[in-house]
Amino acid sequence: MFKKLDPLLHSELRLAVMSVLLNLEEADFVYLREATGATAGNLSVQIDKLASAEYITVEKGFKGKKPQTTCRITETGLKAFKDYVDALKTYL
Amino acid sequence: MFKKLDPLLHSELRLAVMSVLLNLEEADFVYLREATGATAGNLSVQIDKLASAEYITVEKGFKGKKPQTTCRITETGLKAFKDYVDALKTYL
DNA sequence: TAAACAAGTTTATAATATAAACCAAATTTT
DNA sequence: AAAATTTGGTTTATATTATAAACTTGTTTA
Repeated sequence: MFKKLDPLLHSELRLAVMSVLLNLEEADFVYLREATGATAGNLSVQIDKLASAEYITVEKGFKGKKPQTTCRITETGLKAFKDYVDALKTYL
Repeated sequence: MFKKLDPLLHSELRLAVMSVLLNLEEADFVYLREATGATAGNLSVQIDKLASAEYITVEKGFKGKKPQTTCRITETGLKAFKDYVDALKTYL
């Protein structure tokens, strides 16, 4: 009947992050913060969770002298997102 | 950009309950428990929350000698569900 | 009549989300 | 050039949530 919703994606902010990365394939921390309207603290935590599950990769470098964290979606993340959407459809 | 997701609906079990009631306009506790696969305790709590928000009505009666709890979706609930779906679309 | 069952509810616990507080380096202000 | 502010985050504390386990009340069944 109802498919299980991946709890990692069934979260407003993590879903938003994935959604941005789905369309962009690369976005840095500041961009994600502005695009989602999240606080930096919250975003930091949720990025970590997505990275731990390997739904995204996180690359830390510098842009000039400022630190820059770049995120990209992985194949695993893409599949999880698609599965999540499929599961959601059973509810809508 | 991303619309806010109503936290009352952004919950696997509550969404499932609303989904059932959307198609049925009336379902009792046992039916909901079986349709959603939830435990009775969890279902009881989530039904209360939906009822407190007046997304559903709850009517307690008896079927023969057994208690029977009948749930129906309200107009408010219907609107909230539609809004939730609209909001979700901004993420997908 | 005692044990098992049905239909829920209440309570305890674990997990989650989120903001507030913090940190280090760079930049700007005085 | 010191002090204050800003930038780009991270860590920690707290409040909320979800969920299962335990419990209750009444009913069958053995």
